[in-house]
Amino acid sequence: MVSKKRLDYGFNGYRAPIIPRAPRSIRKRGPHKNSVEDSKLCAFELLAAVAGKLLEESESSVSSNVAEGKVQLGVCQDKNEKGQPIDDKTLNSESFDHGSCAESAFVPETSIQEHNLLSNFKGLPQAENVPVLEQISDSDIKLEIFDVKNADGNTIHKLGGSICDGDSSNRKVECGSEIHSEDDKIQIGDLSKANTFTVKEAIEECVNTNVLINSESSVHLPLYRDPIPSALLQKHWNNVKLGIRDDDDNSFGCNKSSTKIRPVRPKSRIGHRRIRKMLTSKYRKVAPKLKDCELYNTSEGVKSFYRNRKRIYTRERCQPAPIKKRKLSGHRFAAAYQETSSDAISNLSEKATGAAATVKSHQKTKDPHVKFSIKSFKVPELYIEVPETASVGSLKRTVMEAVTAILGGGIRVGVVLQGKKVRDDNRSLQQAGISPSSNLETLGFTLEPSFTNVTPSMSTKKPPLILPCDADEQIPRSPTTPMIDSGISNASGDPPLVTKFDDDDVDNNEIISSPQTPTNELIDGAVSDSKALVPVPPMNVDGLAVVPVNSKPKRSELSQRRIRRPFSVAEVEALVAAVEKLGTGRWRDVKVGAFENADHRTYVDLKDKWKTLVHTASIAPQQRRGEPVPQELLNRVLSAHTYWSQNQSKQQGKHNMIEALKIENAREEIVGA
DNA sequence: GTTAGGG
DNA sequence: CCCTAAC
Repeated sequence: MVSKKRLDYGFNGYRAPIIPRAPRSIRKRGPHKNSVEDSKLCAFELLAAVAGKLLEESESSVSSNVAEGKVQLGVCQDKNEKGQPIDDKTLNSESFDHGSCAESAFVPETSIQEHNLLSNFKGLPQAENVPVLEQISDSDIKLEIFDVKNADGNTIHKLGGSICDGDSSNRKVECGSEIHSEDDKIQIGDLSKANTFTVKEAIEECVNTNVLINSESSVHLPLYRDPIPSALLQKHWNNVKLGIRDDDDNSFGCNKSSTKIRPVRPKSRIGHRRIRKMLTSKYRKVAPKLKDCELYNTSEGVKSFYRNRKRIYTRERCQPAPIKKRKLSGHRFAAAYQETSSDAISNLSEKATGAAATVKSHQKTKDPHVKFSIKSFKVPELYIEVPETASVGSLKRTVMEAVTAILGGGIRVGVVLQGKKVRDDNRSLQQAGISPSSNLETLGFTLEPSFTNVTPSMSTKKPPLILPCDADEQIPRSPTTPMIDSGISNASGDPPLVTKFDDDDVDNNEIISSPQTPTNELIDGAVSDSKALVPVPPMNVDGLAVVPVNSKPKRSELSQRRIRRPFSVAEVEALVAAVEKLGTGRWRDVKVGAFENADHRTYVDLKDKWKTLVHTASIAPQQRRGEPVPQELLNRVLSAHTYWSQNQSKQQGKHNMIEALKIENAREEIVGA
């Protein structure tokens, strides 16, 4: 029942394409066998015990299924239980719909066996198992059966399991065993075999990773089961191989992870480079103790690491995101980046939604009311990672960010009955099967994002974005508006938004600033960045973040990448004008002279923009992207560029020039107003 | 702190 | 837009 690959990757957001993989027999097993440890043994014991129990119970069913060849390896079958195709809408809503999708995703016998597991787990009688159970009582225990096809094309049932210790060491043990079908009998692989086989495959396939053995009645459902239409997936050409590479310690199996959470992630050269780069640069100052190897082991979210320097993610992630291959070309870089962060947001939101509650039925009489006692909602696990050197306050803020991010987007409650999502809000409880007489032990509630979904037809791989993971740069974006560098921006600067300035600001700005900037600022901040539905003055923009923390425009101590703010035509014009006057190589002066009030434009930005402008001007119009810059401006860019590259005399009475610029700007502004 | 240039 | 080196 490799039913479906879980294709979200938490922060990193990229859904991996489905990649044909070599037959299992060809692939390497990975080094996990080297790192057998106590906990792992426990896991094996447990696994073996459970498996044995399981097989007792389900032998017939499994074998029959094997015989019938029912099960097949594959991605999500996109069918519900009745075998109906799921239409787009349904499909889409499944993204956030854990229960029913799970139902649909799994071949029935899996569920049966899971149930067997669940029901039998507590009943494991062997004394030897007791300590094991105790030992892992606080752990997440995951067991699953899934079918894979071996090299011969035969379906093999495999049992995989994992134990995730909740303790600080974050040790994770995963192992697995095969269930062979021989002569109508099922055998479970022996432990030694289990030793070499890991659940890697299981995890790779993302099979029902989160079916937990739960002695309580609470429903704990996988948080994310998103059937990604393959067509959509195809778009992600840039895949890194799904799953885990076998050539290093980063493999999945039973190796001990470092003290850091280690969502496994394929590595890439880019990632390494990034990491190394960070080590040699700023990040090193923050966490000087980090070593390369540790980072490698933690090689999750290279990108998010890189970008956020802190990570918040839920445990439910099954798979690491393939690292977005960003360097398509110099230009695409930014765009790709954007996509990534967008996805990151959405993924967090999706992942942060699961929650379960226990429900009790208080039923004695024939009272037609069903009484629920929701003891608690289970908050999805959030993993947060901050540098060792981060302050406690910073940690708190980070946690706050995470929590607020979940709540900030609004949440809604979902109802899950017997593992299946009750979707129809109009049905009566009775119709839905929720009645005092029914077994309310199987009823649960989930917390989900309040937003529903985007239509898949939008050809966007970006689900709605709402829940940001990092305050500053992500929250402001509109949930339904994927951020693009389009030119929603400002070219003309129509509305009199300036009036929203405080009087003081107006006074100051109007006189010394360049004509365009103030207006552009407003529009830019308000519209193109979708920071607010209602345009607001730029100085407030940064404070509009849903998450209250880190409201300052300055990046937090964990330093995030600044939000991308494409230059408007007006800005370009101002820049060109300034450079024409001041020449290149005096970016400070350009800044002061023409962008003094554009706080988000540093002289480095201006310099960079000029660089790109020169490049843009020298390429064919067809190759340009983003908001088109008028050719006239580009011509000026080129001429100015050539002029100033020849005239090295960059010392033309600069102060006078700056003043002249300012005055000129002020005049234009007045005239324009 | 600026500038220049690679990424 | 980030990062560094060089100044």
